[in-house]
Amino acid sequence: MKSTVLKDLDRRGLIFQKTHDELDEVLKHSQTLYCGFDPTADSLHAGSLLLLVGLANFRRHGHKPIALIGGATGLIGDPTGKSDERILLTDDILTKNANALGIQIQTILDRAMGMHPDTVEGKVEKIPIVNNADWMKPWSFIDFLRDVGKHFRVNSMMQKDSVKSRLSEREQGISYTEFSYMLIQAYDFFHLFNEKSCSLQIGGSDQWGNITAGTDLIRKRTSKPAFGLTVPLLMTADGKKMGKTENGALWLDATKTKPYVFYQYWVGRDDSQVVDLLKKFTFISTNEIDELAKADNRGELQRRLAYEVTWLVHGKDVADKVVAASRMLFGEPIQNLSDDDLTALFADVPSTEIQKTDLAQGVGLLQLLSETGLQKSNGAARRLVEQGGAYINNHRIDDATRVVTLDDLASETMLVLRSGKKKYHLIRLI
RNA sequence: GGUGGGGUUCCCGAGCGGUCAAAGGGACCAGACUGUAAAUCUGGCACGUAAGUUUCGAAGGUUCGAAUCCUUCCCCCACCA
Repeated sequence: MKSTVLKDLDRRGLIFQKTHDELDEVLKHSQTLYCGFDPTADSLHAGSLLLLVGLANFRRHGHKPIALIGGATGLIGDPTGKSDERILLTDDILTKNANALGIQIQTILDRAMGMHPDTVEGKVEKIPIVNNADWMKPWSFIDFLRDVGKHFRVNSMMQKDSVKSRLSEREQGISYTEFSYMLIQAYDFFHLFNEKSCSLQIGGSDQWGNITAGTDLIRKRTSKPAFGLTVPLLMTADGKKMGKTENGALWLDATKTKPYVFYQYWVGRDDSQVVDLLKKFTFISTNEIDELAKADNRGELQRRLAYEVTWLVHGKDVADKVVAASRMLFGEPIQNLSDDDLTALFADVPSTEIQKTDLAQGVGLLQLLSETGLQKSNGAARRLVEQGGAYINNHRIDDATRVVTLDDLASETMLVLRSGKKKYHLIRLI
């Protein structure tokens, strides 16, 4: 008989591997668990989203998640999956990043509790955000070696994939600093085990080595069991890391990746993966998803997925607006609208400001396309226009010499540029 | 340390004195078809409206002319020690 969390996670395909089967038994009672996030940037990106969803699922089943920000480990750099030694970040930046991540994680996890209440079993608790710098920094090197280092065999550390791959590349190698990373992560788990009775760590499948280092340490020093569980690392249908776009990572922060763009990323997922993604990233019950999948929904699943995920990350209001904007954008020409309409519709579409006087004189369409970043050069913009992929206010423009003027405004001060089927850009007069 | 093979445009990979802005594939961008899908087909893909300008690890050199030849340097890979 499985605990409800594991049963649910399993159905959603969120379990990659787990340390012991007894975990199931243990999870029948409310447990404290944690997941670590490295403050390498001031926002998480879609790659980490699955971990947040993982934590949220536990919480929705009545368990108590802790989010750990790796203020200390961030100073070191995790060698996992990295072929090069990392560049060390400064203390200042890490602190700033850690604060930003804390807020972001808190917000998203709280929001998750409010979604699909029918599948929530647990009570809402504020989740603690901890920073391992708080307990790691006071250690002296000698003490750490005596109390923690003593419990690790270098022999077994070298067996870990993250280390092994770096050792076999004799040019790069691995620094002593990065080699020590797993000790710190292991100690984190031990610390939380003692201080917060945290018995489970979850992480991406690439974190397996680091997680088991923690469970081993706990077993050696306390003779008590601790558990680890990893979620799968997702790939897109064409074999890329999930959440990566041509323009880099898909950030969860609205200023780094516009919600509209974020939403569109999910709408664009391949048919072969939507059902899977719905199960993994949303809190809709798996039965309901199976029902949805049976109907011949022509893209409806993608829109549902995109809406749910945008809701989780940016909130319901933003998600609703983005949906409205998308409907508008994939439909009629844009005209006879007011600034307010457009602003509401396009709040989360990328935009560029332009001087009123410039537009009064007229600005070349090609120039506008390249300046807004819709195209990377004038030449590329020209080709786009010649191929019929350029639009002003949803009207196709096939004249490369076209000059954009005040007459092109769709509302008092705005006009909408479009490249291809789906890339929109708002031009605002100032 | 020794010997051999390499470094080509986002990636893989041809080219081996002019016809090379550089074959082919992938990725990517448009168009058609569709469901804001997939598959397929078509066009594009250094910069430039063009003339032309800057590219083939780096710097020099030989030549009317170099990605292609020479020199030095940097870096990779294979085998040997």
